[in-house]
Amino acid sequence: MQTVDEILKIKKVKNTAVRTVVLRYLLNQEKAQSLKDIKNALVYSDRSSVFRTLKTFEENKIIHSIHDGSGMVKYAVCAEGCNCDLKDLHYHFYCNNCNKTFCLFDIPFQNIKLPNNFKIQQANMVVKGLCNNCNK
Amino acid sequence: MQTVDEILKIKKVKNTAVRTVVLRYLLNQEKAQSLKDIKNALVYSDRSSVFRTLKTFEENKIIHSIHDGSGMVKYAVCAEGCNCDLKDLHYHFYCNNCNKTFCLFDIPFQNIKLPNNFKIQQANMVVKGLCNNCNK
DNA sequence: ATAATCTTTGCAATCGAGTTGTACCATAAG
DNA sequence: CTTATGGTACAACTCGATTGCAAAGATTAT
Repeated sequence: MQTVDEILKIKKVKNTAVRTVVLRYLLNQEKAQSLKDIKNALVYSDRSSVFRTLKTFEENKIIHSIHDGSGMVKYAVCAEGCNCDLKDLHYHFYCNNCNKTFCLFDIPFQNIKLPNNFKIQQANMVVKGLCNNCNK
Repeated sequence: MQTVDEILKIKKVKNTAVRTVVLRYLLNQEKAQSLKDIKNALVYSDRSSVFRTLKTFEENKIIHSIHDGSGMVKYAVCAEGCNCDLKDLHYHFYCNNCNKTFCLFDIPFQNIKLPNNFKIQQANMVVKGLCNNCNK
């Protein structure tokens, strides 16, 4: 796995204190995290600083955001080599029980045939149900 | 197309003034509508009344909600015979330019193979890009 | 090295969608 | 007629997202 420094360098984003801790935290998570999750995990940090950091990361394709319907936008680190192009689209799974959101990197994204003259640019695909932990 | 009265009767929801106008309005729309859209279209009506009406409609599977990432939940009338089961899942298309959201009823929903022991219950699938009107 | 400039950060305030409490009213039930 | 039930309107509130601003820090020019 790439380090914080490597990622920031590749994506040409200046390394700062807040960016380092936020990205390091996100790299260590299996699930996508909300602003609140991150703020709570990094007790000493400021909400708006984290917010702006996430915006910066998203603009520079270090992370992607997921609208899972929970009311809070969640963020996850992009896979290595991701450019947030169509080829990088993937499904997400939201667990109705534990409220966690997973990136399903392993499930191929099927090209759906849109109506005439519609053009796909991005997608927000969220499958909801019970995750392996909660489906018992 | 079914009438307002027929739908309310089939879904066993009492017919009232607000319900009639909200459902009639939704039936006449091609695109999914936000609470704000509906409120603005029905100038004489109250936001919270429309809100509770939408909740009632959703609980009774008259309409379904879509989280398209625009920041506002949108609502669209369910297709005839819809029970909001897995078989009724469908894709949505959000236009980045005109901010309209379409139900893509004609595109088959592909069963995606989830990781072991994950169970699908619902889905919120939103493809984003340019609609036929804006893709010029 | 110092000054000027730009960027990042922290704090407080604001915005807006969603939601809820409450009182009033119409209708249905007794 | 009286009471119970459910729907509606209005106002207020919650909370995630976002912004304004000034201080602190980093970078560049002199």
